[in-house]
Amino acid sequence: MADYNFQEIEKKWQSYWEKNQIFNAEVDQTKPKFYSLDMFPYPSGAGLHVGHPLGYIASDIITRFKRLEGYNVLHPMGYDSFGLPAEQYAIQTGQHPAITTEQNINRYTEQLKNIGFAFDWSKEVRTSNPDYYKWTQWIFMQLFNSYYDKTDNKAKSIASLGAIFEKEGNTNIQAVCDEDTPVFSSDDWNSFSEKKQQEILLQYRLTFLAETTVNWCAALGTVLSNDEVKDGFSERGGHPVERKKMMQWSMRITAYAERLLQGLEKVDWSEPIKEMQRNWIGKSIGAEMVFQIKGKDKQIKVFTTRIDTIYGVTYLALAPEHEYVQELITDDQRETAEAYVEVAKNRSERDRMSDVKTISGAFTGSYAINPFNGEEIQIWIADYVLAGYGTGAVMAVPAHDERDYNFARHFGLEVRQVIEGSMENGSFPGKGETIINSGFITDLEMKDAMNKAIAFLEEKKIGKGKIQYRMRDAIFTRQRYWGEPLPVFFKDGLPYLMDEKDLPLVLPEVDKYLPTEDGEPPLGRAKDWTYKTAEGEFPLEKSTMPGWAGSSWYFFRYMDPKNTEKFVDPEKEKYWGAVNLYIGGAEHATGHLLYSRFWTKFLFDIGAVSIEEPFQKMINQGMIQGRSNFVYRVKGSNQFVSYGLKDNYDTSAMHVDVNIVHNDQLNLEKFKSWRPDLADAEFLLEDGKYICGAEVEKMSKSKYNVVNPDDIIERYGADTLRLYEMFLGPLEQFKPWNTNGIDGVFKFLKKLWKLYHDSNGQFQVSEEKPNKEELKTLHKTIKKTKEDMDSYSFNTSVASFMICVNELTSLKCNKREILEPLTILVSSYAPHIAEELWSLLGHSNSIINATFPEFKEEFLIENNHEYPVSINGKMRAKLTLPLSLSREEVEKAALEDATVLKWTEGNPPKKVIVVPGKIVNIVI
RNA sequence: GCCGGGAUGGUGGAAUAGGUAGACACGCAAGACUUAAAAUCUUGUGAGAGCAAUCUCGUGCGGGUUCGAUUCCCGCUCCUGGUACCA
Repeated sequence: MADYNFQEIEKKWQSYWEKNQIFNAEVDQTKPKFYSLDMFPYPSGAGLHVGHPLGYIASDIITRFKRLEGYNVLHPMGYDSFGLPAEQYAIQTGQHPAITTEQNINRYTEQLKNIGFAFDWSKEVRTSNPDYYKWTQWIFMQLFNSYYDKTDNKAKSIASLGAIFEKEGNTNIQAVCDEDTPVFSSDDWNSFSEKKQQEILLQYRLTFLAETTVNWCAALGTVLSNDEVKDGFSERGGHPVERKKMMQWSMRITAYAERLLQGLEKVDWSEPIKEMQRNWIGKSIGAEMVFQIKGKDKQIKVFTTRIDTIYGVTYLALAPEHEYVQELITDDQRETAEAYVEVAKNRSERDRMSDVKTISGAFTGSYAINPFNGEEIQIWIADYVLAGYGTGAVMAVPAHDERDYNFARHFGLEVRQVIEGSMENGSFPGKGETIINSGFITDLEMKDAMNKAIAFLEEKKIGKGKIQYRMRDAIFTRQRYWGEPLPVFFKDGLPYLMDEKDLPLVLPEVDKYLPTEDGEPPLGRAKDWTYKTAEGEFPLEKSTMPGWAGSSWYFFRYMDPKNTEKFVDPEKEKYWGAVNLYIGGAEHATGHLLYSRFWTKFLFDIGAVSIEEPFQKMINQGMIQGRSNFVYRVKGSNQFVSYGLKDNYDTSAMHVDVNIVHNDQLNLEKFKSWRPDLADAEFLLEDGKYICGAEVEKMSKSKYNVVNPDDIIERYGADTLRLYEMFLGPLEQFKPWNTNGIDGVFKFLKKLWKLYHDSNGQFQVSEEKPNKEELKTLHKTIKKTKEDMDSYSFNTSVASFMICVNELTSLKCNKREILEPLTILVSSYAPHIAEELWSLLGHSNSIINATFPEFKEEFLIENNHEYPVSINGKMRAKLTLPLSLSREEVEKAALEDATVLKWTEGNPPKKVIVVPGKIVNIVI
């Protein structure tokens, strides 16, 4: 083979890897393990674009490197294959989503294989596969059968909870449950009907049915997420959306709030991602207390983080959705208050929150009593109070809370200062100053005042200290077809689990993928969607699981994907354990990454897995943006002006397919055949070229800036694509895709190839011993490669390979002792060419089984150093001196240098700084 | 508003226990090879002045610390990601 024939080489080695199962990873107790994971993709119809593989390439490099270091590496890939686009397509075409999904997966797999990833394809999982979702359903069942014990801080079986209720009721048990769970004794419990008992247990289960407010779109027959709703109308179609209460399954993730927060300390993730999770969980420490309503036997419960300002409360504010709102409105306020509630309720939460400046509210006409001073205060309705957080009611302290202040000023309510300080700039939080005008907590500081106030609450039995989390329980059902069915049937209106042996509950066939005429989910169309037991036939749950169900545990299934007995074999799980390196986008910070941690902690609690945190180290790769190219058409003609000349004409810019542009130069022939209307296009060129304009935008079909990796591979090969994506810049950084520099890495591979070949293209390496210079070049590169690998700095590694090859080329070095280690260094990045060279070097085994070369400091030791000599901090001269010289000797040599003498003009310098082995700075 | 990340040549980027700013690559220019093109190779390339040696300026802006600042500190501007009336 004469030239670097990447097409032949890449096909050859890809089939070699597949045939010999080079990347299959099985448990091997004699080797240390490394689990390298990519966030698995949703197989969309558009196929992979050049941005997708960025993270995969990085993890692949690490995978191959760890193999060279002797690790047993698990590096799997699979598909998150339930999802809306396939369902949407099914609704439009009537084609079963499983068929589209299968086609898309095949396309993805083919594209991924073309890039030469070291994936163990035998471990592939697909979340929409019944063999897989059987276990998603199984995990759901375990959650249903568990409650959260706050004393031991872990999930326990619901059966053991029933036993406790039988013995002592629920008065002593510390367990996470619904707010409105009744208190009962053992006698009560034992006298309850089976139905009643089940109802109560449901209030404790980690997955449970509850009424939830959702965005319901009647026209589309489905529930929409917050970002699918715009100003009360559906984003798609513009149909009206109403806030509606619906029975939905939820996951009691809030039970794990504290552990999810604490666990962040143990993982090596970027600080921003951890911070996002912390904010999402939103822990606040405060107190909960009740205010008596004047003239009624009812109380309003509030949560506050500033109980120390209790004497500054001048009104209470309720969310428009608060359950007491209707009965608190007095007749003289009825008209305005009810109108207000009506308007406020129908604004979506998102609308209400994005419109912070408008202050609105209405007085109910009722009063509450502050238990600390017996004062009567007005009860208002205000939409700045959210129904979903805390108790849906706040005690307003205008003097020390900005929102309360704005509200009070707007409606002319009293502002009463209870903390020392100036009110000149409106409200102030005053966390360090002394409390004033506050009865028995006057003169105290915040902390002491809080403790005393809480003691008062507890003594009077009207409140207590409380920790509140912003995070809410996660809704777990979707009124969709293409998702996992829930293994639940209904008897007497209550949910029961199917028998485990009847799993998986397979998705039924339906005639259409739309909701039924009477608004039931698509599964309502299925025939015989019932569960048969000895007692009879019962209807099955018609909703399906959300997208995050399958992705919350897939990293365990990869370890043992074909197991039919268990979701993962405990021995395998113990061996592979937590993911050592997880690479994926930061957009999953509060979704997938939180849910996966939650399920892992739960599975840990029930003894199903050995780890509590699934992802030890995580890197979030930056998105690759599109770089669009433009041509400039002279208005009203078919004439196109090159970028530099466009200002001389009246032109309009037009997107042009980036695939017919190279280095911003338009390929005129391809342009003419791009679209029929351009066949007779004329061009005004500069220097004989048509130069296009460019702009960074999102990569999308409509902007003609999508680059398919297949095209790059066809033209330059997978190794070039891999190197180039890494060479583009730091992994975490957002950057536009731009093929302008791709020739550089392609040339590098050709130069590398040439090192091993003579001028006739014949493979030829020398057995001669390398000299000092050659060894230095090699070991410098070994050192840099290893360091870069440890800091995930892939772009600089590629640069160091280039330097190495450039140096060896000038040294005309083709010695085996240099080239062999070099091949190994490069093999993680450009595996195909490395395998080929490795086999040409006479090895019969895959290069991935080689050993990473050992770095030897001795080859880098220098005798001399080229000292930069600065005058007043500016480099003016260079001086090569032996490193053995003392500080004084260096100074003397520097002062005698001709250039330095010119600057000092013979005068003694004010100061001379010598850092041996580094620099000399002379101050004059 | 709050919390992150960032700003370096024509372009992607490199360099921070403070120590030669611009590695590597693209692009561009000149040259070699060729009938020619492609490919390949050589040289140059931050800006300005100068025939040149060389000098001045230069890492978003304004200050500061230091013998020395892209790097540390203070105050801004712009871009970007997340999040949001959280009581």
